[in-house]
Amino acid sequence: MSATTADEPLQKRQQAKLQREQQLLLLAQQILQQDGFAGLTMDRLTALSSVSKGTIYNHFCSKEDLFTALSVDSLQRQLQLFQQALQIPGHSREQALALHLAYYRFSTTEPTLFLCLLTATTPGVVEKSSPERLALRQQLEFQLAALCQQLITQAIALGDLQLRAGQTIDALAFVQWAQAFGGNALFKPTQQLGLFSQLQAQPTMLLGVNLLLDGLNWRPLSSEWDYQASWQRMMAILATQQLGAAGQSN
Amino acid sequence: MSATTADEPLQKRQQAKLQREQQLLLLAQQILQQDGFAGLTMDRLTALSSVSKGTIYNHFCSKEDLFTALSVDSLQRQLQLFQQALQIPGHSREQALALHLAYYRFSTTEPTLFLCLLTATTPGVVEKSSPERLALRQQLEFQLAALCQQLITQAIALGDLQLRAGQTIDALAFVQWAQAFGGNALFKPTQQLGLFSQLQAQPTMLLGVNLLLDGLNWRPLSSEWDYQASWQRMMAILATQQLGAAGQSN
DNA sequence: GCACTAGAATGACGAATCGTCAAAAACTGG
DNA sequence: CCAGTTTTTGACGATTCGTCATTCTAGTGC
Repeated sequence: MSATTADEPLQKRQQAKLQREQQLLLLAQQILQQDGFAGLTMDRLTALSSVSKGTIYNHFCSKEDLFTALSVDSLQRQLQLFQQALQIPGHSREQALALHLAYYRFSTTEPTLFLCLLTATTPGVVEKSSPERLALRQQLEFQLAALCQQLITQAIALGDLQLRAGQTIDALAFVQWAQAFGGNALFKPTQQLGLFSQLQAQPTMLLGVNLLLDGLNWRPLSSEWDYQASWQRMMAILATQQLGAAGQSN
Repeated sequence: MSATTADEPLQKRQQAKLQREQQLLLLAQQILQQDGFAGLTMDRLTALSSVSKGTIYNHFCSKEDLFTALSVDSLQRQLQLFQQALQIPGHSREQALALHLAYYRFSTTEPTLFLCLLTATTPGVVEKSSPERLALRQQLEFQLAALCQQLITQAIALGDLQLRAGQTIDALAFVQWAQAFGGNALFKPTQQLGLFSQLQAQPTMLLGVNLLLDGLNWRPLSSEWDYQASWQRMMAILATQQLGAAGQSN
C-alpha cells in the first residue's frame, strides 16, 4: 500500500462521515427546538434525515450517545465563545468576567445546546454513552478548564491576584466553573417556576461573579471599578461580532 | 352522610395510598442504587413490588413522573437536613455555612437522591411529569428558598451583613444556591473524569462559600475566624445525630 | 348473612420506541 | 468489467411503556 494515495480516499470518507454527523446533530437540535425533548425519537430523526436508521446507529451507539454527542458540540461552541471573549481587551479581572459573560451568552443564545449539556450530565445518559465520546467530552472540558487556569495564572503573574492559604489555581477555576454552571442551569427553571421571579438574569450573574472575585481580592475590586459598565461594553462588542469564526454558512 | 364517620375511611385510604407511594419510591431508589439509572424500568419496579403495573400508573402518570416524585423526596430530605443544620448554634455566617454543609452532606450521603434531583431538572423529564407534582416540587423549593432568605434577613438585622447597591435578599439567596448546586453537581463527575482530580471536596466547597461570603463582607470574615474549624465542628455534630427525625425504622 | 355498588387492582394486550442484521448497494483497486 | 471491501438499508425482533376491560374488594342496605 502506497502511503500517499491509499489513505487519501480514506480521509475523504472520514471527512464526509464527520460532516454528516454534524448534519445529523444539527437536525437533532432542530427537532429538540421544535418538538421538545420528548419529541426527539430515533425514528423521527431517521425520517427527517436523508439516511437510514442503521446509518445513524453507525454514528451513535444509542440515543443517549446522541445526547452526549450534542453535549460535545455544546462544549465546542462554548470553547469558541470563550476564545472570542478572551480577545476583548481589558485587565485580568475583566477577562475573568468576560468568561462568565461568555458562559451566560452561551446559555441564552443556545438554550437547546445548554440543555443538552445538562441532560448529558445525567447518569442515565452517561451509562449508555460510548466511552470514546465520553472521553472526547472530557478532553474538551480539559481545554475549557485550561483556559480558566491560564487566566488565573496570568492574573497572579500580573499581581492582580494573590493566592492565600488553601487556595490553588485548580480550586479557583473549579469554584468559578461551579458558579457559572449553577447560576445558568438554575436560572431559567427557578424563574419560570416563580421561585425567584423578581430576579433579572444579567445583574444577578454579575453580582455572583463580583462577590466571588471580591472575595478573592482580585484587583481592581468591584468597589474600585464599574464592572456593570465592563459587562455592557463587552456584551456590546460580542453582540456586534457575527457569532464565531467557525460559523456555518447557514 | 354523617361527617365524622364518612370521611374516616377515606382518610385511611389516602394514608395507605401515600404510604404505598413512599414504599414504591424507596424501592425505586434501591433499584437505582443496585442497577443504575438504566436498570430502572417500570416492569422491573412492578416485579419487585407487591402491586401491579396498573396500580403503579395509578400513582405516577409516567416513568418521568416517578423521577419527579423522587426529586420531591429529595427536596424533603434536603429540607430536613437544612432544618437540622440550623439547630446548630453559631453566629449568622456560621449558620450560612451550616446550610452549605447540609447541602454537601446531602449530596454525599444520598448520592442517588441527588442524582434524581439532577435528572428531574432535565427537560425530557419535566415535559412528561404531571403538573401537580411539578407544583409540589416548586412548593418545596419555595420553602428551601425561604429558609435561606430568612437567614440572610437575620444576618442583616444583627448587623453582620449589609446590603450594598444592586444586592437584594433574593439575589443573594440565589447566588448561594447556584454555588451550592453547581459545586455539588459538578464535583463528582469532573473529579471522576479527572478534570480536577487533585481537588478535595470539602475544602473546595468551604473555599467557595468563604469567597462568596467574604465578597459580601459578611462578618466575621474568613480572615477573622477559623471557618475550617467551624466546618469540622458542625460536621462532627451532624454526624453524631442520627440522621433526621423522620427516619424510617429501617 | 346476602345482594349491590363504587372504586381500586390486575395483568394481558396494543403501541411506541429502540437497536440489529442479513441482504443490497456503492465504492475500491486491478 | 470483476472480485473484494465497505457502507447503507429498512424490515424485523426485542424491549419498554402505558392502557383498559375485567376482576376483586370493601363498604352499605336489607
